[in-house]
Amino acid sequence: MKKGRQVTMKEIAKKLGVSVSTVSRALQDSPELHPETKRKIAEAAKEMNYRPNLLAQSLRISRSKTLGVIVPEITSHFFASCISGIQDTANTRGYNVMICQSNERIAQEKANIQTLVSSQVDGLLISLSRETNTFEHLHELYEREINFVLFDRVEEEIPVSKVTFNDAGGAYQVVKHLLENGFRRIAYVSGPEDLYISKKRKEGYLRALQEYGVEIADKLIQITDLTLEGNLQVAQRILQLEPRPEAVFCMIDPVAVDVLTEWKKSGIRVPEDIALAGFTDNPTAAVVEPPLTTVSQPGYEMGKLAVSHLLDQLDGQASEDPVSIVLDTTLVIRKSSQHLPSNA
Amino acid sequence: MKKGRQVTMKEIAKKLGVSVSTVSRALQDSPELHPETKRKIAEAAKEMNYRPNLLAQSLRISRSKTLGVIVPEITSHFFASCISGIQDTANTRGYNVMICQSNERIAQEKANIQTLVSSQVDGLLISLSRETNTFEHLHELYEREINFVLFDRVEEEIPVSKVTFNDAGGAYQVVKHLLENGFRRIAYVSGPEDLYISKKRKEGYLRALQEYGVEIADKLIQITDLTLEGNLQVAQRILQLEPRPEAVFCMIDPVAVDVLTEWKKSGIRVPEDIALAGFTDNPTAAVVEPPLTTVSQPGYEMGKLAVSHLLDQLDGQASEDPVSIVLDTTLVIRKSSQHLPSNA
DNA sequence: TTCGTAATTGCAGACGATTGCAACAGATCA
DNA sequence: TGATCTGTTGCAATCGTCTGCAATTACGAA
Repeated sequence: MKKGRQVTMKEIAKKLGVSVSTVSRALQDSPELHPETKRKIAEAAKEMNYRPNLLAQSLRISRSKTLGVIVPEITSHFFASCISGIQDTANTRGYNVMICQSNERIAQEKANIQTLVSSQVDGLLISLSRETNTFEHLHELYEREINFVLFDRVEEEIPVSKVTFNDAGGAYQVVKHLLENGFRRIAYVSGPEDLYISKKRKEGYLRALQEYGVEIADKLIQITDLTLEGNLQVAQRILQLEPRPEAVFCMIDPVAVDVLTEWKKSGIRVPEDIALAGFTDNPTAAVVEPPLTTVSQPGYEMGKLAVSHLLDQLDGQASEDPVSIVLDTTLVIRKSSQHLPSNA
Repeated sequence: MKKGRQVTMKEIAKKLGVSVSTVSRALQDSPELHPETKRKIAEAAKEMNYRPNLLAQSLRISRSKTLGVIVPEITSHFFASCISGIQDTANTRGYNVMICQSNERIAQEKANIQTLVSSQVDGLLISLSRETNTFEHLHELYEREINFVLFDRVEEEIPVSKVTFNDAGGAYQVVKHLLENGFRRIAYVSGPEDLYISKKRKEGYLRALQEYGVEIADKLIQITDLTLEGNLQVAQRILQLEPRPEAVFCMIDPVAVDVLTEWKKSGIRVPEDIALAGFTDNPTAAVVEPPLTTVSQPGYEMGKLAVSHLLDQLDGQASEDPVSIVLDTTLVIRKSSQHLPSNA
């Protein structure tokens, strides 16, 4: 293994026959140093390729200028966008970012928190795993007075700032769009019921139906475990409902894409036989055939906002009181919902 | 701003009236301590919620147990997969990971390297940006004896270990597949010509044509700047070629998807009018209509391998001599290439 | 010549954890 | 009784950087 030893101030000091403190002050361009001394030190530092040791600096000032991020999955395009927004904003404000993924498991989520806390991050940005249904680990963070912000997958009981999308509103938008197109028997394909977004999007679905005076049928709410098999089963179950739904709203795009694929195999045409809509506006939504009507939620913006708020808190620019930032979604109408039902 | 001060060994020591060194030894379960003392300290540490300060540990042993990763873009599914593989493997081997994105810009890439080096990472995993055509920053890393491994987007002149796909081989596979289906006028849509993958995939393309005794025509090699506009222009340019190509191989899937979309608008049918193939096997490739024939390159595996090799080097388990690891790709045949040309 | 003052620079301690060595107590043996 | 040993604990230095305070020098003024 290579040594890779870094040049330190001590070495510069020795080479120039001055003290370490003088070197430190010179590199900070302190006004109380003799200009000539500063010049020589700056020159030597450059020549020797000196780079400050952030570890030592952080230890000294007890601030690492590093943030921790925990997301369920990096490979999800939505979370990747969030991370990208977090990164860009954090970097421009002088912070580094350590990213972890929980792989949708609460045990991993807890382990990630431990690691990041030990690494002395100045704050955390967390999006909860699917498995997370107990919250002691978050309460512990709160009690230890470690700054953190929840985003997208949040738990409302925790008294910290949260950044979410108007999930209920987005679902309402898309279901209303289906209703306006004349569809009445509209099914909702939900993820596991204890998921935050399952609940919120169901709220919007129900509200739209009620507003249009459409009776709510339990059979029209189908639950998938979000695995490929689960999604395909739901696709088949929907086809077997009597009478068959005229339109289906899936909680997230990947479910809609799986359902669409399965229906195609069975010879069902979208939107002619059944209309379909999703949520998230993944890149796939635009390129499937037919293109999928969905609700766009800008992950990059969410990341930016979440990290900005966290940094404002750290800098004391934001109040300590938790706030809830709710981002609006945009309905994206594509072909998959664009067909008048036969009874229209 | 909240304090968030962590409990230190000093505080445990004060509470129990022992010295800091005793606390340190107790928490390491040192055999030379009195069992009762150890018990009391362990108890207090647990009660006070003590967590070791990784910064201090790292400073002392001059090893941060942290790796740096630089990718062009996190939101690309392929790189997200690589990161995921890197993360999982690094974590199981006791390392943390700091991720940066260069956003395809060399200036950002250099800045990322500086930050990560200052952060005292034990090693780096780098995939070069599109803009990167000079390599002083990498040579500097090498001369400073900082361990790093290049993956996917590499520069062959740098004497460090590299992990790549058999890009030429993959391109050869897919072009050979087109040739076997009877296509002869096969176009290649390349990215900027100085890109590593542009060159390598062209190699495979040319080799397959030569092997089948097909004349190579310059007009059949089209260059896109990989922007949406560039891709659409190439799509149109191909349609205007006389005679029109029978099949098109695009350097990466996103280009193929853009081309496909543009052709659909012009009423061109794939594969009936022109066959199409891509490279990467992005999630979109499977869901476009028609599904896209492509070459699958497992990013997760690449990440795993790259980080394993780097850690082996760090641990002294691998030789210091650079190695070149080449991963095989898999041809994924889908509908977009499945049509016999009219002259077959 | 002596003093005061300003301009430079160095010393030492701190951040938190670790570790070689010294110190101390009690026990054992001669 | 004194020497030696063993078991247990503390001291002090270290990693690299920063900073309050002290020290040193030079210079001009009285």
